[in-house]
Amino acid sequence: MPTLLLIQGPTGVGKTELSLRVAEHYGCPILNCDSRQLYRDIPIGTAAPTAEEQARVRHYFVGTLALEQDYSAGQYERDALALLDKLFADHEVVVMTGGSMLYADAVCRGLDDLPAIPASVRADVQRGYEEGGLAWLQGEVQRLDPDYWLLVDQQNPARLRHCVELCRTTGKTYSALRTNSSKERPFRIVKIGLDRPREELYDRINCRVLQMLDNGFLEEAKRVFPLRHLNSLQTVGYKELFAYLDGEYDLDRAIELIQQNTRHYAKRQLTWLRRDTDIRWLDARAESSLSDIIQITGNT
RNA sequence: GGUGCCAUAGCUCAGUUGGUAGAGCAAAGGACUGAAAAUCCUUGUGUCCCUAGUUCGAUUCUCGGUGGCACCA
Repeated sequence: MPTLLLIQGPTGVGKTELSLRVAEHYGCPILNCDSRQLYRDIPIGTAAPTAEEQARVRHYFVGTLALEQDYSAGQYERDALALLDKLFADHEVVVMTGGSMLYADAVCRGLDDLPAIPASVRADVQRGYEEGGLAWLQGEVQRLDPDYWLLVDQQNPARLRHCVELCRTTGKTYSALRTNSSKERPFRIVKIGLDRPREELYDRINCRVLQMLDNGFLEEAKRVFPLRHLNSLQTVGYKELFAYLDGEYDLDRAIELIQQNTRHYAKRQLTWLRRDTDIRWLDARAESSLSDIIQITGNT
């Protein structure tokens, strides 16, 4: 059975370089699993693989979407599985790397089969929320799906909204549509987690933000500024630079906030990864990471 | 050199009419099923600058010291 070699870890930990070396060793491509690197026109702020890196190893799903395109974890699951099916014809191993854990889980375990939400339903629910606030969403979930109400994070508008949208679209309850099961995949999955001491990780993040600015991050943000409302640009770095361009604060403050929000993001990624007991953790500082991965992949 | 003000959580500060203290931010932990770099939840013991005095009791009042800021020379 072919192997999907998934390399995960918080942003800035060093996934990119190690993944390149692993892929070079296996002579295999890299499948990007980062929800923002999927979009083109924002390579600097998303730390997307550079032209040189892409010359070293064939990459998939980097810069393939226009910023205006809607996309989702469910779409990614379908796209990635279809691509893997083709790639495994020629490769025993394919490397997947990126920081979007929901996307990775969608590929590894699968999401439930849920319908797309029609734009009209989405707009109706959005309007209800804007007019009635969180209380309106809470009331709708209690009425439409009392079982889910007991499970859900009741203060979280994103969760409540999704439930209301699904109930209205399907006429069923969201809780009934959730199967809580993992799908079988026609390939083996090896999960590697990369980590390093927190202080060091944060130093790297802070430095990388400054480097992005040297590389033209601000100019990139100015170019996409007119599209700022798009979901693809609800992204750490762009949000803060847009606010700076609006005159909300100065550039130094924007930089501080980008660094801080990137640190918060890294922390959330680690929280997600910690509960996944399938992950084999490696120290990102270790010289032996490549050989460790080869050994784990060979033996598991 | 003189005078005044300040010294409390990693930071900015509030407060205790004397009974050992609390906000914001930072930070840490957690959740997560199609917008996920999104969205949301939880967590505050710190020689209250140091020494001595008054007091049953001082972070709070008094003397002195140290450091910072301001003004005057």
